[in-house]
Amino acid sequence: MLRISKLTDYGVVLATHLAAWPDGRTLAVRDLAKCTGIPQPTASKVLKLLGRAGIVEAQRGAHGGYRLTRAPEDITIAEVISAVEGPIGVTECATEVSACEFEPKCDVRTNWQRINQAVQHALEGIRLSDMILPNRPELVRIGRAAQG
Amino acid sequence: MLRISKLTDYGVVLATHLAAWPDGRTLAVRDLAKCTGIPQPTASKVLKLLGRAGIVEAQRGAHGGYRLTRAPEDITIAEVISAVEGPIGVTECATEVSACEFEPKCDVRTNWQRINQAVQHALEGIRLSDMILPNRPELVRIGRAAQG
DNA sequence: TCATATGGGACCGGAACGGTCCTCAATCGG
DNA sequence: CCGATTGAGGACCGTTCCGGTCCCATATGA
Repeated sequence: MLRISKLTDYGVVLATHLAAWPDGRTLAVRDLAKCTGIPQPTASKVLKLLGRAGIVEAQRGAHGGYRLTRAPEDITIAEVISAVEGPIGVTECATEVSACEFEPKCDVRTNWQRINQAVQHALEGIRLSDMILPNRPELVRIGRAAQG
Repeated sequence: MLRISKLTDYGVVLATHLAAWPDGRTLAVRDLAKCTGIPQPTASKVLKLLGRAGIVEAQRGAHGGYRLTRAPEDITIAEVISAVEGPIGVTECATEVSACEFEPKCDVRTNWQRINQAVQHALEGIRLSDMILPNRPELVRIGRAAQG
């Protein structure tokens, strides 16, 4: 199935971690890295991306750190993923000229938008608050079955 | 948003092309390549993958070619994508050991299954028959709006 | 029997991904 | 007011794999 880059994985993990943290308090990159097992410089890079997207905000200086800008219920997974992955879309909507002698209209690629929209909608349906524990066993089981 | 490899794009385009072809008749790789603008050897490689997944079948020898094994209504986009991309899942479900001193349970990664399932479900809802023309303008418009 | 057309690999250059490092800016404590 | 702490921003770089090509074996029809 669709592949996701490690950086994006990190983004979701870090955001979820912040979601399970009391409001107002900030978490330093060092602690976040230690918690998640992500290399500290890499975690820093991902958090910068989340910051630019307006998902997290930073408190600089001594005793600084990161915190979410909104409630976990108001942040969708789609937002987090596109913050790290970039707004490239599921396909680059290649517009190649191709003269087809069998079919008069070969622009199947425009229909990629349909797939794009379906995935986008699915990811917008999952919020950060859905990701923080506890793992619902039944859902996990279904997910594993669908994968194998 | 989620990125998809070019090979996977080719897979959907080729499968869609075959879907818009009369039953029983086979299409040679050369013609498919010319139709879609995909380099012929690459198209061949993708079609081999689709063949292994049981989506298309080949007629070898002179006047051979490819055709779908089933009706376009019975083939989902999820099937086509995983045929090319491999069954890697949206994440590799990394099982890293990470001792967290703040949270007792840091295994946010298990919840990736939820995302995985959502995307899988969305892609299973789109069939090959939905991809063959004509482009419904309203859907295309929504898709573009969601992207930008 | 030969031309045609796919099956199944090996092979390779280039782009990206993942990770590291350095310097500057902002904030807090003393 | 000064220095320690911590994030911002960017440059840099090795490795991976993606996309494309090629070769040979196999199957089929004329």
